[in-house]
Amino acid sequence: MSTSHEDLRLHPGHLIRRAQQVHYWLWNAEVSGEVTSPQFAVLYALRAEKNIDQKTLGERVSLDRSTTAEVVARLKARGLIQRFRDPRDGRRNLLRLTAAGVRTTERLIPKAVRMNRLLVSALSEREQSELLRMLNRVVDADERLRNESSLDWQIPSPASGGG
Amino acid sequence: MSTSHEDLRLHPGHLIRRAQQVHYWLWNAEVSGEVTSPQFAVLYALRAEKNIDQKTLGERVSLDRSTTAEVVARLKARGLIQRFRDPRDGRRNLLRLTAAGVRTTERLIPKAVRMNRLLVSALSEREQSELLRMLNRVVDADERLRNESSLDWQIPSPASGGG
DNA sequence: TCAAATTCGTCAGTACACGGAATATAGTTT
DNA sequence: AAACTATATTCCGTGTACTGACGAATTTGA
Repeated sequence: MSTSHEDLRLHPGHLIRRAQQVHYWLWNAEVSGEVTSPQFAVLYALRAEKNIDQKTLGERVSLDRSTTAEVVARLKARGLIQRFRDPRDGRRNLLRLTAAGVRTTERLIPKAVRMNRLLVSALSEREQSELLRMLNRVVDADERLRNESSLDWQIPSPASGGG
Repeated sequence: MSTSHEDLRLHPGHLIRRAQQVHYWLWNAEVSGEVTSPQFAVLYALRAEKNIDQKTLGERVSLDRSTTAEVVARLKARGLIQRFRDPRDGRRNLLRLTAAGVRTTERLIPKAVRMNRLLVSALSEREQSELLRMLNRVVDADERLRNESSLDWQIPSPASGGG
């Protein structure tokens, strides 16, 4: 009964990792073996907002700067997006979908929707929205926590010599 | 209001990925910057079951054979686990914790527990157990689905092409 | 008993995912 | 204008995570 792998079922962190694996499998089986889920998120964000830079894109899809650059490079190599220097700010890369990128994105959207439904299909309608609400709560709360602690230096130490 | 990144908040798959990112940050901040979460899962499983092979270990912690081999190699290089050929079956590598491995694991367990509590601390007690229950349901159902579809060839097509 | 199938592990290739350092550009201060 | 600071991106190193191909060892079956 109480073997260690049973025990891991009580660790939210471990369960989240397993849930992501399941998502990975379903994505490949139900949506696309060519475009990955993070790549789709990028395409999807670029479809809604044209000519944004990589930093903004990364914020939209929750990818860090390095990963964003890699994903963008792959999509560019496949001709799904364009990248060019911002004439007003030479540090920025502005991004936009190509015609092929728009077509690919719109072809995948209904499949992604269907896959997401399948992913949580073991739950009732009410449970599905509960899960969504709770995951959003967890993510928002913890991201806020993270941002706060990276601003700790702004708060002056009350007395003793802090950093 | 309905910008694309708002829209992504409705995609369970996307939320799960973000939840894993949060878990990654919290792990590094609250548990350890040396031992990663998958590495800890391996140590934890090996603490409960001694002398298991890599395949079994992978099943316990939900890692495929390649990733298991890599994680094991890193832990071995740091002297936290031992690896040797099974004298009874030359295909297998048997694994066990070293004394240092046991110490490290036991030092990290309470920290991991605390971090997991923190991860879901935005939810009420009741919601936390609901989340755990639902994630387990989703993961179990979808893993079952995956195993079934890899056996599809066994089931003869009833009549019409329903695929 | 010996060939075929199975099983376990490794290796190569691809793709996230992150942090730190280096680089280039922009903006600010003197 | 030169020096300093801030910001965007890139580059590098590390660590998952998966697939497919391969080799070694074992098990199975004729």
